[in-house]
Amino acid sequence: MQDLKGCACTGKSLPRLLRPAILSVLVKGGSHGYAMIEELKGLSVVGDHPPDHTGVYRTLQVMEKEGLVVSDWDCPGSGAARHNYRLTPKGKACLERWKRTLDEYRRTIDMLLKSL
Amino acid sequence: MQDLKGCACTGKSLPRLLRPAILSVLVKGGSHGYAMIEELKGLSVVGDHPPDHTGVYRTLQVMEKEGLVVSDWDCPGSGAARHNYRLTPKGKACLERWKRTLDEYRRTIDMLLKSL
DNA sequence: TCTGCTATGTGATATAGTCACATATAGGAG
DNA sequence: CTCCTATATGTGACTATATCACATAGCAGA
Repeated sequence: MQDLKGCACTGKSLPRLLRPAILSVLVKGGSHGYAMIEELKGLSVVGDHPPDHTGVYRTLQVMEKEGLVVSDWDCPGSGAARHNYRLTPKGKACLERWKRTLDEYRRTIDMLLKSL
Repeated sequence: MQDLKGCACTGKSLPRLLRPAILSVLVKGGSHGYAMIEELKGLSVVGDHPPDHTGVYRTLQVMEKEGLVVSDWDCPGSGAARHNYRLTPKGKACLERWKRTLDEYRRTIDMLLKSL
C-alpha cells in the first residue's frame, strides 16, 4: 500500500486529534478550511475548546505536502476566494490507519482511567 | 482548591498521555524513574511503543518544579542511587482533574471514530 | 576485562499547537 | 462614506511535548 512510515497516523508520536478530525470532515466530501473550522466547532475537541484556525490551515498545508490531500482555488463570483481540499488515495489510506490508532488510544485511555 | 490554570491536566492543549500515566503509577505509592519506566512498558502506551526514558525523567523534573511531586535521594548500600518521587496534594488534585479530561478525550475519540 | 542490567541525566532537534497579528472581499447599519 | 460583521486565508514568534544521540556510574556474572 502507501508508505505511511513516520506519518503521525501510525501513532508513532502520540498525536493530538486535529489530523483525524480534518480527515473525518474531508471523507464526507471536499471542503475548504473555514468550513472545516466551523464543523470542528460542532465536534468540539475537548469541552468547548475548538482548535485554533491557524492550526487547521497549517495542518492542511502540511498534509498537502505529504500528499494526503490536494487542493485547487475556488473563485466564486462573490465572496473571498477559497482553497478547496480533497482527499487523495494516500489520504484515504491514512484515514483507515487512523481508525486502528484511535481505537488503540481509546483502549490505552480506558486502561489509564481504571488505574487512576 | 489548587491553581491548575495553564496546567496540561486541564486539557487545555490536547496532551499526550505521559503525565497522567506517571501520575497513575505514583498514586499507588512513591516510586523512582526507572521503576516507572518499567511499569509504563507494561501499560504500553499505544502498541508496543513505550515512552522514551529521557522523557520520563524530564517530565518528572518539570512536575517537581510545578509542585506536583516531591523527591528525595534514596542511597541504598548497594546499587546506583535513585530519585524517589511522591505525589503532593497538588499532584493529587491534578490527577483528579485528569480523570475528567481523559473521559472527555475518550468521548471525543468515540465521536471521531463514528464519523470516520 | 567485557558485557549487561540498574539508574540517572544533558544537548540538540523535531513536531504540534497557540497567540498575536495581517490581509482581503462583501454586505448591512448608521 | 465609514464602521462593523461575516467569510476566508494566512505568517511570525513562541511554547509544550517528545525523540535521538550521547554520557555517566555502580555492580554482578562470564
